[in-house]
Amino acid sequence: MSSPAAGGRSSYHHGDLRNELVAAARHLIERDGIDALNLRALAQQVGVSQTALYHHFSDKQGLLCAIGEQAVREFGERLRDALNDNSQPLQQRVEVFIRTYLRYAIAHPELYELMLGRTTWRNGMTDSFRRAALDGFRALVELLGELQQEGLLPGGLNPLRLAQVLWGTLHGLSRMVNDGLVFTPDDVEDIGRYAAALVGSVRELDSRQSGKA
Amino acid sequence: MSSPAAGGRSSYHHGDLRNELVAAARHLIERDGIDALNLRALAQQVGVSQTALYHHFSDKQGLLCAIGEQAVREFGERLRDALNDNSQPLQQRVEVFIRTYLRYAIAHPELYELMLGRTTWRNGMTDSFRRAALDGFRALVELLGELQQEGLLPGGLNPLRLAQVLWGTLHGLSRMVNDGLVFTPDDVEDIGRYAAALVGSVRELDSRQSGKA
DNA sequence: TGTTGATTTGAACAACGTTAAGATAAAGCC
DNA sequence: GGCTTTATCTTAACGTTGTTCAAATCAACA
Repeated sequence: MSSPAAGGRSSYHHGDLRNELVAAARHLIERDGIDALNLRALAQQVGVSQTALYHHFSDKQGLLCAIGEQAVREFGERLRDALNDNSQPLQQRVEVFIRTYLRYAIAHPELYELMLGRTTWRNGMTDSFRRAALDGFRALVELLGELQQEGLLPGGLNPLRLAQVLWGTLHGLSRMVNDGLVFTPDDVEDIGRYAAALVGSVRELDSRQSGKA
Repeated sequence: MSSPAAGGRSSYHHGDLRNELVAAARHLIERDGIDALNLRALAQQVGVSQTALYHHFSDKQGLLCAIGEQAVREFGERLRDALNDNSQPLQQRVEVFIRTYLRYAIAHPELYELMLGRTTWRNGMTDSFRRAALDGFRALVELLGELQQEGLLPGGLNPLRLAQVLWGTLHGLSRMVNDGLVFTPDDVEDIGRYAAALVGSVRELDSRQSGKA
């Protein structure tokens, strides 16, 4: 039980333990949920002692944050890819963005909690994590700005504020589904279309709203 | 240390232990957070042994659900009160609803998690809890229906779908603030106004959207 | 008054994250 | 090449915390 186990390694030192821990933990979490993650079981699966982890992460929270940061980078990439899909006309980019966001978030409920949930954001949040998480949002603001410049959105509204409202909507819907709150994924698909249509049907706003970040 | 302690009682039987446990736990949670709730400390504060709890709740989760259900009822009341505030004209009821929702949710971050978060909804959710949580939402759907009948909203849109989008937005914004995600409460106040203005500026939608619950 | 059932208690278990001290090996230095 | 330093990994064990079990206490009721 002490020799190199399932993880498979020959030397005393592992070589790439940190990455392998992240990968294995991520896999377990996607399968069984965050709460079910057991550091002892994780270590055993990787073929290492229970305490080896602490040489690569401050604690369990540190591991969870590493997974969340990795996941949110992939999520951001996915969103940017959707926005840069030049096969779509500008008008429909919002709907594509919405659909991409919702599908990805709902397809990875546990990861989404680590990406944008209290598990990570209330504890041990780092600057690099925070920056990575905002990248996807930035792309949305830019898209809305483009739409406005092309005359596809009223000039009177504040792209930043609109993006914040829209992000809030997507985040809320994703969480509701992922937390088993009300809607089914099919409902959300439909609600997402509705939200996209709403954005497209907004009249001029004489907005003297402020515009803080 | 074994005589009737801080909780204060004279007889062996407590009389109203269940309610007192809920009240004390709720107080502790609002002060220190859900994760900091310690059943031993709770029992000691109430002046009862660690295991007395298990005759009133199945487990810790059961206690958390009881708190969440109690809180969500109060939240629903508050929302309905806001909607029935006849001093406001119908047009502005949406904005009042939004403001009420956001302020309450953000003023009680830990309770909000118990009301509408994964802590409770992913485990041990009961029918009565679920029903109570939907009452506030129902009121919103009714408001939007009224607005539509009065001609203050386009006839083409689906009140249920619009309510779902709006609820999603409020939920998402609340969570983002409560989880320390991005916005400050002041930001959200402003974003809420913007969302209300958006709802009011929606053009006609020829919606052949479906309409499941 | 004796019995039943609900409520509370004390003792203890088991799971889990975490710490402390020592073993192993790789890298840097002379 | 030998010595030291540093990073990595292991074994043993601690402490917290939710939870279970059997026994004690008390109210209600026949």
